[in-house]
Amino acid sequence: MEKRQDSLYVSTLARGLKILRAFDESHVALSLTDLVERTGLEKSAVQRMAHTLHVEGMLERDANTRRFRPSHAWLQLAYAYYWSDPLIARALPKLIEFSQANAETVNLAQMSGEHIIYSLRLPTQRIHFGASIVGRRVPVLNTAAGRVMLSTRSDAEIDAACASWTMEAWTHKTVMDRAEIASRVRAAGRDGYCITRDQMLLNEISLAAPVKGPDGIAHAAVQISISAIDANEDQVVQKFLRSLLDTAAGILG
Amino acid sequence: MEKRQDSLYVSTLARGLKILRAFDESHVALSLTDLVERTGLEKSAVQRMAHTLHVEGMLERDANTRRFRPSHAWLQLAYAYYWSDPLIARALPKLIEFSQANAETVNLAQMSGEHIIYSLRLPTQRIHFGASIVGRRVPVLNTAAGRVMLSTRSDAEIDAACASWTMEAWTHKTVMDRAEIASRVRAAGRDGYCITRDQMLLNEISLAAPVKGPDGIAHAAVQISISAIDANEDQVVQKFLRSLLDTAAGILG
DNA sequence: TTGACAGTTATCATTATTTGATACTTCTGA
DNA sequence: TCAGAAGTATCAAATAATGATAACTGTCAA
Repeated sequence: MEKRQDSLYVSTLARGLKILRAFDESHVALSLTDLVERTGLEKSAVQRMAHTLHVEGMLERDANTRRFRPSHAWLQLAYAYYWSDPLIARALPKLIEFSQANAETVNLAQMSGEHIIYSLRLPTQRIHFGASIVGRRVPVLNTAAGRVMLSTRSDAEIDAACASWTMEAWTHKTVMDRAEIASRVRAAGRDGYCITRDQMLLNEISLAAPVKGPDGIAHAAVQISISAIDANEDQVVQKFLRSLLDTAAGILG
Repeated sequence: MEKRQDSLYVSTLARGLKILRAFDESHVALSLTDLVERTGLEKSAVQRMAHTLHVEGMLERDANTRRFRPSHAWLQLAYAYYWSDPLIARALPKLIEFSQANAETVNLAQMSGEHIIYSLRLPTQRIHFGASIVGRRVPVLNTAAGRVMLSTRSDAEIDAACASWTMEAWTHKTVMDRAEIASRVRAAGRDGYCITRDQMLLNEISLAAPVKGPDGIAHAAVQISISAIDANEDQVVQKFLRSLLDTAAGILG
């Protein structure tokens, strides 16, 4: 991060982006000193960058606490993203259809490096807030959607991913054993879907189907979350798999 | 924009942001020369800024066309925004409730200067894409949600807004007469809700209820879109107003 | 009420970094 | 095959960013 011998790299801009990225679910309003801590930048640099972002409408400032907060402009960027990704426009009507037909929370997840990112979410019941809003990133290896996407790649890629990609334990039942995960991924490849339980939330069953491109590789997946209180895994598969596969297949990656 | 005698203003950062903001619904993938055109920056500056944004993961680059596109990071920013705005967490469960109970598309809109911005959307039928995704900004004066929010302000503010705020005609029926709009806003203040028809889309009825803060001012509104094919305005009010007002009142701005 | 401290805001000389012009390369289509 | 457009690389000049520090402001405890 420090030394780049890249004559086109503008470090001032990168510093400004660091300020934006300092905000996340557990850092929702940051003071100047907070920003210094989180970004590692000089106090003066933070002062200047935050000031500029404020003037440019990218940061809101609380008049009392003097803390900075993300502005509505951050949502506008999401709007631009949605238009730019053609998959979104193809997927949305299908997800709406599924959601109306099944009255269950349905999401679109996309590959993003070693993570998946939820790009569309249609919640139908009050669930955990973080599970209802777009933009969340979680490791591929720990999610049904991630595994089913990974399963469409070559064996070599699957092995490499399972061996080295990042993982995160959300519950005490989150599977962190890489061999175990690899076997689940391969199973997903054979079955054409993936189901998990208790991985991100306790008593949550997650079922995912791949959105495959013409080459057979999935860069996206349709995924549903069902409470394990209401049904077991077999029942979820019975009840929703057909419809979910149809939805995913109808999208065309 | 050009000359700022603001010693804390970092113009390099502002130039980088200009690149990000060059993308919107009708500019989803931009080449270097496109960016030069849209931003008014020097070719070299654009080259450097875009390169830096690419390295920093803020822009994707198509290997064939060499065009830049927004990256998934833009959705991550939206994620951070959602956590930072406490209204979102309060509104979401109420909107879900409404959506499930009424099977109609429901949105949360917030004031953002002279515009409203849709910050939560729960579509229930295939409608126009732009009407289904968050982050869209439209003039306060041309929308039911905007008008009902404005109507909670003082008379002086309402008059000033109706006299000078920006407007945009979406259909040939969009009301552009400022006096007419002012009278609708005042009516909304008396009624406690606002309804419009054919303003953003033909055959679209929009009904909005204010999310008032303790001071009686609304910075947000709950809004539904109903097809005018299925019902007229009176019927929409009859059928949904009570429930919509309850939903909005339950949020607490 | 005062005083100390943490956090924020303002100033300024220094020079590292960005800048913009231009030359070079690659791609595209006639 | 060639011409023109678009993208990439280089470099000297000086602007614009830097970081140290000082001044200010508000908060809390004695």
